[in-house]
This record gives sequence, C-alpha cells and structure tokens, in this order.
Amino acid sequence: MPAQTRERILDTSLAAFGLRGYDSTSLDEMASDLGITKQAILYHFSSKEHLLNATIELAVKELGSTLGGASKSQARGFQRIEDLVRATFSLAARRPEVLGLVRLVSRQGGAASGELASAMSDMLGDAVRFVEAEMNAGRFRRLEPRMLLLAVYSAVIGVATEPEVMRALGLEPDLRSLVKARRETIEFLRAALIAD
Amino acid sequence: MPAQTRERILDTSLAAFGLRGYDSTSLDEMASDLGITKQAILYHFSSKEHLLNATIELAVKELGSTLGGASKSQARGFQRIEDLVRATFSLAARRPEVLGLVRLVSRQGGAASGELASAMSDMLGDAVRFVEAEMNAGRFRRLEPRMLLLAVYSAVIGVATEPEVMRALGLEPDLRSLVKARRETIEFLRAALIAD
DNA sequence: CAGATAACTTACCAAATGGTAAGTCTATGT
DNA sequence: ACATAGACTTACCATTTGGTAAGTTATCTG
Repeated sequence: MPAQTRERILDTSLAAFGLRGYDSTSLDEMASDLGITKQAILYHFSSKEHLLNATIELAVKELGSTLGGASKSQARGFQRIEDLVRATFSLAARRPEVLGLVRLVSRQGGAASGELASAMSDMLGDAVRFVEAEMNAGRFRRLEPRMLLLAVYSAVIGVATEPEVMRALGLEPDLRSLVKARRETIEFLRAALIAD
Repeated sequence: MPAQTRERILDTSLAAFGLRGYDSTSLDEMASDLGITKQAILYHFSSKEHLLNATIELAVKELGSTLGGASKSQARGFQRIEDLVRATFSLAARRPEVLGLVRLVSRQGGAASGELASAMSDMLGDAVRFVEAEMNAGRFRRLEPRMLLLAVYSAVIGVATEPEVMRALGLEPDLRSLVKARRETIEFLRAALIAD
C-alpha cells in the first residue's frame, strides 16, 4: 500500500509549514522525517510551491469540516458564537498546525493564498450576515459587523495559538489552561456582544 | 559619518525580520538593499543570530518608548486601556515591523526571545495589577485578569497586524480603515470591560 | 513472457546561504 | 612620517537548498 505516501507527505508538510513556517522547512528535512528521499516528495509534488498549494488545500478542507459544522448549526444568538469558539479551540488543541498555516498564509499572502482567502471570505460572509441579523433582532450590541468579527477572530486565534504570550503571563500552555482560556474567551465575548 | 552604518543595518533588519521573517531574509539581500556587502554586516554583528538579538533589543526599546508612555499614564479606568490601544494602533501604522517582530519572536520563541519575553512580562505584570485594581473598584467587569489581557492583546495585535484578514472581510488595510478599526476595537473592548 | 507504468532511489547540479581570511583605504594620534 | 585602529571590500569556502536526469524495482496488462 504505497499509495498513501502522498498523504503522509501532506501530513508532514502541514505540520512543518504550519508550526515552523515555509522557508524554515526544507524538503530534505521533511523527507528524512518520513524515511524517504526528497525526490520522492518531488515525484508527488513537482515543486515546493506546489506542495504548499496542496497543503493549503488540505488545511482549508480540515478547517471547513471542523468549523463548517459549527458555523452551519441552527443555533441562534450567542450560542452559535460559543459553538464556533469551542470548535476553534478544539482545532487548536488537536491540530494546532492547521491554524498555524492559516495564520502563515493570511500574513504572507502570496499567490497560493487565493483559495484560502476565498474560503475564508465565504465563511466570513456568512458570519457577517449572521451577526447583522442578531443585531437587528436586538440580541447583539450594535457594532460594525466586519470590525467586530475581525476583533473576535483575532482574539480567538490569538488566544488559541500564542503559547509564548501565555508563558509571559505566567500561564503554562497545557490542556487545562487551554480549557480555562476557552471559557474566559467565551465570557469575554459574551460580555462584549450581548446587548444590555 | 560612517558610524551610522550600524544603525542603518538595524533599521533594515528590523523591517526585514519583522515583515518577512528571519529565515526568509538573507544577509546578502539586506546588504544589497543597503548598498554594502554582506561582510560589512558581519563586521558589525558577528553572526545572523547576533543581528537578530540586536534587532530584538531595538524593537523592545521602540515598544517600550511607545507603549511605556501610555502604560504609565495616570489615567484610570477604561481611559487607560483606550490610551494603550491608541498607542498600539499608532505603532502599527507607523512601524508595523515592530509588532511583526514581536509576533515573530513570541511565536517562535527561541534562545533570543528571553529579553523580549521579560520585557513583555514586566509590562503584562503591570497590566494585570491595573486590571485587578479596576475590577476591585467595580469599574471593570470581573473576569480572570490574565486571560482577559491575553484576549485583549490578541484582539488588538490581530486587528492591527492582519491585513490579509481585513482584505478577506472586504476592507482595504489603508489608513482610514485602520482608524475605523481602532475606533471599533475600542468600542468592542469598552463593551467587554465596563461593568454594568 | 514482453513491456509499460507507478513509485520510487542514486547521482548530480547550480544557486544561494552564513561565515572566514586577508587585503585596502582613511582618519588619527605620536 | 609612521604606526595603529576602524570600517569596510574582495576572495573564498563548505553546506544547504530546490530541482533535474537517469536508473531501479515491483506490479499490472496484453
């Protein structure tokens, strides 16, 4: 069953690109981790950039299947936000590299980012409509929806993916702290969002 | 006046490391930008890692002089938070590379990060005490102070330094949008923090 | 059994990278 | 006038990097 080499390569590249960065990861290194040669990688993906594209594609898929469920839930009001934050933290704990790659791509941009950008655009578009509806129904405080989402997105991603800042605050980035961080983040967002 | 070469190198390296990353920046490239040779850089800083250390030192200084003023202000209550957010956004607009480097170091960690970590630790320690005092005075909603600060930090840094996410939201990351983002971020934080 | 194809490996390679060694030029102090 | 030191540049160099070319091995197909 040698056909799964391609998937193993993608797993490794997702972890490497997502946790350490694109330039910091060499094909030789990944190959040796996998117990194959670099040329085996280049057999499946004709260049490092193509590998990055395929890796982004995989990350988009994982992101969609994790957050898509929560985002399309029938829940209303703040419950839906809470579901999304829980799903995001769950992803951060299980597969931190996925969020790492999202951040990498969203920072660096680049030609490969089109797909992720459009996937994110869709999800954010849905989110904007949802938030607007909740505001109109008087359940959420009235703020600029897109800016609000940017702040929420940043807060969640930041809390979920900045272990060094947690350390600077005297918190160990272990599972218990992450659970606590999730709860506090939800409370923080609840306070910010719920109209009086 | 050739003695300022050292400062020019540090300026360039701060911009390069902060905006593009450490591994993605080569000494040859920086040298050619400066119109000197790579060996001139290695004359002033004996290795790339030493250059990174000196660059972090510079960033810490800039961070301190920008945020230190706002953080040590006599303002009480939410006004002090607002001052800090304004100072952070101002820094993001004027010198995005400084915050970029902070993020780089706080993500990657590494041996060089000690100085920045301790500088941030100090600032965050002050912040924790301030937030606790405000909570005890009943002016801030009662939340876990460190988690609260992590969320605030993440939201501000994220909004100030994630242009691609802004684009995905259909916002151009120009100066006007940044001003708007700052205003909305402050409102968001005000809603989250101020006790009823 | 011949041969084609998939999935690799071995053998290279040119360019880029961080770094060393030695020389050059200029100002300055004696 | 001369040595000295600072601020570089020119010349190299070993290693790493992404990538090409040419096998090799196993499996499937006619």
